[in-house]
Amino acid sequence: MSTPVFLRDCADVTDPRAQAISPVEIFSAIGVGMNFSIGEEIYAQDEQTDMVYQVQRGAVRASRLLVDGRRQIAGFYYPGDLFGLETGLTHRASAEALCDSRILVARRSALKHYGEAGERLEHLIWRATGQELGRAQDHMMLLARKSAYERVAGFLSDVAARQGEAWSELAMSRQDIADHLGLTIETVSRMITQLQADGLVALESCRRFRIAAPDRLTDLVAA
Amino acid sequence: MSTPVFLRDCADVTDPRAQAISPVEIFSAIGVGMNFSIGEEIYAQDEQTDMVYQVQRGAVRASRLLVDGRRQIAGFYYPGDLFGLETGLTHRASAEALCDSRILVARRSALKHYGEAGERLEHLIWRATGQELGRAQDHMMLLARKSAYERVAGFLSDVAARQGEAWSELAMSRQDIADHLGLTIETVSRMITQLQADGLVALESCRRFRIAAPDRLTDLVAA
DNA sequence: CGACTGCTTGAGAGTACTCAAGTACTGTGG
DNA sequence: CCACAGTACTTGAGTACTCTCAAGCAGTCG
Repeated sequence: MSTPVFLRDCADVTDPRAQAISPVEIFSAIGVGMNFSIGEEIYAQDEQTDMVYQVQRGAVRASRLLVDGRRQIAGFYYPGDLFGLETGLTHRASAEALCDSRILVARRSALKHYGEAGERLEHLIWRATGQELGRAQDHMMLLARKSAYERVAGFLSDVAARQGEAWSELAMSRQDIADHLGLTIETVSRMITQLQADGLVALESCRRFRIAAPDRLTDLVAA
Repeated sequence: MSTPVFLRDCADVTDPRAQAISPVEIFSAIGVGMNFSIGEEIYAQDEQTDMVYQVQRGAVRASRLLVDGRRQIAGFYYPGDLFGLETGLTHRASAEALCDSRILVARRSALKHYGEAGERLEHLIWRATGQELGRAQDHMMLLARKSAYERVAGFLSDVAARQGEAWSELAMSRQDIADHLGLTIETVSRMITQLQADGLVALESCRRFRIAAPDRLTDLVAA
């Protein structure tokens, strides 16, 4: 199950100096803030780019389209997360705001002009990229080998873990969830209903839920 | 949303200097060569690590296991490829030799002691990591949204493109292919049979094939 | 209040899986 | 050189899970 990059986990364990500095601080010293309203595109698929982004407020989805309209959402990003890390010549995905959001943008090639802070941010970007790759591998496992029930359970478990509170909000639609998990919107809906029936999660509204049986859910996800 | 002027003109993402230097040369100056025989493990899943690897000769698979035995192969690596790039605290996957192979190994944290060559290798590693992330996103799309037929077609197309010759060899078993594509071994076999029947590929033996209709195959894969 | 969008539920269809048998390749020993 | 065993691959039949198509329900906004 891929979880977006947690910046605070990015500190270099082998480099105590890096641990002392908040990546959020570094980025806000160098990046430029931009506002995006719900649904607005932050960058386009196949766009040539040299930028790196951080969510300051709101939420973002990175999605990829096939010519026939099939869509895959590579990940969701929340405050503190870096995104736009996949670098070929062009972005492999586009990124859109899930709700009104504020995004910090920095130019990679300009980082070297910012002295030590720029160097440290560059380091954090690389580290975050390595972790994102690890998460991408987890997500491949989910897509390749897990049942619809396990995928949805894993997804809700991740969202809840991210938010860390009793009740969690889903920033994305059922269609977004489906496109992230490689399912249809109907199957996502059915699995959520099933998870409720099985007493693993409880929904207050269709966008707000809590984990009702953490142990059983963890077992299911770890499987 | 208007883009600030200084962000708008993207610098050239590809640094021509970096491209001019062969990663193979740099790595062989710094890395230590090790031989692995067929099936032998190069590193283990969940192993804490500071190493980076390059295939010098042979082929490697990176795989990930769930506790119940379900397996996912994250990727296959050939001469010149870097692997072991996914970095959390531990490797998310294990790596095994697909055939007798020679692997170069270098310690990441030691690169800084190798002066300019070490610095360049570090740069190449980061570049490769970004590209690997892009490839991982492509593979997620394949796993989430493509049919068995398209997956196998895409896989054979990739292998052929890598080898660049009329006839291509499959270094891996059907089981490996199945675990890479999120299918069963029987389905992989059936799809290959189907691709032959449709005149898209031709097999000489079960491990050796050529693309018989490149245009139609490309259309199918791009879909 | 009605229209709209997003979510849920139901019935039937299709794709890929499971289980099982059969075939081809590889290496070893007679 | 051939027979045999072992492994890898292919093919077949039936099943199951997820998808498709369709309808119904719920929350939101003018």
